[in-house]
Amino acid sequence: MLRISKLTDYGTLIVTQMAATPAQVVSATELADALGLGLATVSKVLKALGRHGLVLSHRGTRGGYLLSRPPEQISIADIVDALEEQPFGLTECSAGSGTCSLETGCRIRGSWIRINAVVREALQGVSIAEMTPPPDLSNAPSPASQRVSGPGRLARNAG
Amino acid sequence: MLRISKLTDYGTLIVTQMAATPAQVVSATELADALGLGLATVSKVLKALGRHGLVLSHRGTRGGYLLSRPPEQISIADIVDALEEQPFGLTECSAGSGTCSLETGCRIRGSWIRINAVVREALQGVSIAEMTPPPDLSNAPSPASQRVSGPGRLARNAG
DNA sequence: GCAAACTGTACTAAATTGGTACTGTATTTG
DNA sequence: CAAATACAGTACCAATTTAGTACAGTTTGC
Ligand code: FES
Ligand code: FES
Repeated sequence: MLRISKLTDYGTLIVTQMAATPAQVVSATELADALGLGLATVSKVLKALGRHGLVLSHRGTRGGYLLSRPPEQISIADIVDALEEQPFGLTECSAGSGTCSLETGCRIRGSWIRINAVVREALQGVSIAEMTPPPDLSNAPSPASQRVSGPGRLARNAG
Repeated sequence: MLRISKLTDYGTLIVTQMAATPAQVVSATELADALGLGLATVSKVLKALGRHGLVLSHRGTRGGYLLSRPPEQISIADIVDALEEQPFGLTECSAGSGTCSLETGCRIRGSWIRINAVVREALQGVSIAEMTPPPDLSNAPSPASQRVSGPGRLARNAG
């Protein structure tokens, strides 16, 4: 359907939320609460992000997660890579080798690989820092607007 | 998974195949045979392409389909639009309105809409004519290489 | 009238995704 | 050291989406 998965979407939401207070440890519970998502779901996403080095985790009583890099250096493509296990590519054939018996002769495969590259660049060109304006006003509750009732992607939960 | 659906993929394959002999009526059976796909599947794709005006159909004994435009004027985006019923957009929130309760206040939505536009341009910038070299050698069986055993995307069928 | 070929719908099975539960481990705190 | 907190990892089930096919109908050409 040419969509990123919801988990990936949550990833962008979570990282964006974390970018509001960079270099600060936030627990999965806090993030889940702030975004209106289930704790288990948020944990799943954070774990994947951690495996790919986008966030650092800290266990224990006052543990939590924090971004491993400044938001300017985290792109949408990074998050996609972390949360979609399969290799990047709009078609099965162009995502890797071995799937298609006609790889050597097929010419549309080359075209798809080119298309993939352009799409990927688009995702790489957008950083998390660009997703929301920088929090100049440290007092203004900039992410609070997201705390009202949770994102609509969760309409099911919100019932 | 950030993939187009297989049906859409078949669409590109079918239209590319038809572009090899433009302005010529080809039956769904012939296309299915040439590409190693099931007839019902090919019919389903062609019907959708017809509904969106990409191919013209002709019923009856010697009927079939033909491209409604020269291959240069058919883009990958056209095929995606025809075969993915849902509106274009990488995330649910950015594909349309009404899905999310935070639309008005949400700032990452704007970013996603921008990303969508770039991705869409990438798909619009590639025409079917670019997918394979133009058939200068009318004798050379350029599409024949695809007739060997069917695309690997169908490994299940071929197995 | 018969056969070829498209039209349209409906259904079933498979694959993927989404969400959650449960058990384990590390760290802080007192 | 014990208790509480929070991450780690796995495994599982439900919901959704996709893929493929079947079937009954209609149009056209011979
Ligand atoms: S690489 Fe699979 S059909 Fe071209
Ligand atoms: S528009 Fe849905 S979370 Fe932003």
